[in-house]
Amino acid sequence: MTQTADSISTPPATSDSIAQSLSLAIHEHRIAPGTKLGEDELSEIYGVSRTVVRASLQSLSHMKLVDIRRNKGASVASPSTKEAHEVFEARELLEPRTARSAAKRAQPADIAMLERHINDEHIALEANDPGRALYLSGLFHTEIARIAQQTTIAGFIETLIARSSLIIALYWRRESALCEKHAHHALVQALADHNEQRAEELMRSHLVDLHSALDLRERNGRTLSLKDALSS
Amino acid sequence: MTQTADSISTPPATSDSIAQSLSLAIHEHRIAPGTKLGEDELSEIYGVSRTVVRASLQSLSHMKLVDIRRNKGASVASPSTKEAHEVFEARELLEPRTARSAAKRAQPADIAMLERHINDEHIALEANDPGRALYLSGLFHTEIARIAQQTTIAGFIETLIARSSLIIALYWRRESALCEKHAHHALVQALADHNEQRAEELMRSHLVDLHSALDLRERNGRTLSLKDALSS
DNA sequence: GAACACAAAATTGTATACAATTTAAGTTAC
DNA sequence: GTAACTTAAATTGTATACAATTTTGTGTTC
Repeated sequence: MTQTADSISTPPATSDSIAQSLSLAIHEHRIAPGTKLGEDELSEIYGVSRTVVRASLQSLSHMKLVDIRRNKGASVASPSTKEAHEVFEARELLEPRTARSAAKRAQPADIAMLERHINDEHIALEANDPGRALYLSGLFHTEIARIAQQTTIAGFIETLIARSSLIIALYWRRESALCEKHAHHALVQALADHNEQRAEELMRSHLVDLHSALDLRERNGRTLSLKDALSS
Repeated sequence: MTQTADSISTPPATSDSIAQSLSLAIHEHRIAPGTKLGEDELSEIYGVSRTVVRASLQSLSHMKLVDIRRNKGASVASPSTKEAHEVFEARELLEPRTARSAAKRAQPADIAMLERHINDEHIALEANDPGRALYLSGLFHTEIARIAQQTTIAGFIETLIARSSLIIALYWRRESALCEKHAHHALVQALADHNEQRAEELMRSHLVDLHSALDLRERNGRTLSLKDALSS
């Protein structure tokens, strides 16, 4: 909500910039899962025709961030519990190995950047902007994949992380505080030490922690506020 | 080439059907890497407007099967040696684990389907249609991912296999015969026996074989016939 | 008041029209 | 003959117009 004006400012929005803007908004939980994304609405917001808006939406649908159903239009995806499990299982398969590669290749500049990300995340949390903090937390994982210099796998991880933010929006348990700070710090230390085994193991346990902090029992998704709206 | 008429037949082509048709043609090596894919040309072939053709091309570009460069249009991707390594490294990370899951879950009907695929591949080879055989060989891998019931990972594998067919078109060494038949048969046997460890190991060594059958030394891609055209 | 039928509005799908950019050809100069 | 410049053709990018579908609202009937 803070930077919406940026999105519609002077330089004419391109298909990619719109997709990125929407992706960020979804990632930061400014748009909830299930929200309808009307083409006219978006083309008005971004100041372009529906043609380019459609291209953006199609792009986002390819990474499963939005659902497009024929003649029904686009809405922010709302992954099922099954999908949620799959996404985290995929992350548990990909990311530990990637963290190992990153530990092998990490340069001082990379470590500095990761520490800056952790710091930014902390600042966002203090500023009471949990959405932004979540986004930065995801960026941390994306950066590690980039450091590993495996562009292809990094691309997969990037989409998995984006989808994770939808899953967290739907299934995160309030009870479990997101005290990932220690985990991320320990990971950076392992990367700085080029301790491959430890980096892989830390990443694995970190992801298992995240996965288990979700409430993925059947029919428990905080869906489109059916009962919430009724009680309010 | 055989079924081109199908693509332009009575039911009006949709964006998805065009993407699938092009994907198949690329996979079967009927269209070479680097080939320009003009929008007017395609819209004429499929009998639709450029609007829907563009959607198809964008979809294919998301899975890195075609390159879209702004104001330059779309052409069939031609992956670099670096990209080729990355794709096979990703497969070596994803597919063995997936084969293990498939061994756990394989039903008799699944085994029968895999055997049918192997048979079809054999038939295609005898009919002197190596492109079709290559496609069916890829389908074999895709099916295993499907049997593993990990839709998300299966999606990744699917795109990796499609990209592999481009890589094979560019970097396959003639010398090494593609005698995968034994490998695939042994894999099916392991799946039928629910022998997870063996399935994982067979898949891994099979992929390593494929990877090493590529000639990925620098500047060795059979690119757009610079010298070929000069000598002819 | 509930259920159905029908009409109007809104939304998406596709084609076409026009603008911007690249590519190719042709021309001139050296 | 080659290089550089100019102009014309072709191709892509974007907006708009129209067709098809869904959604919404209204009125009728029971």
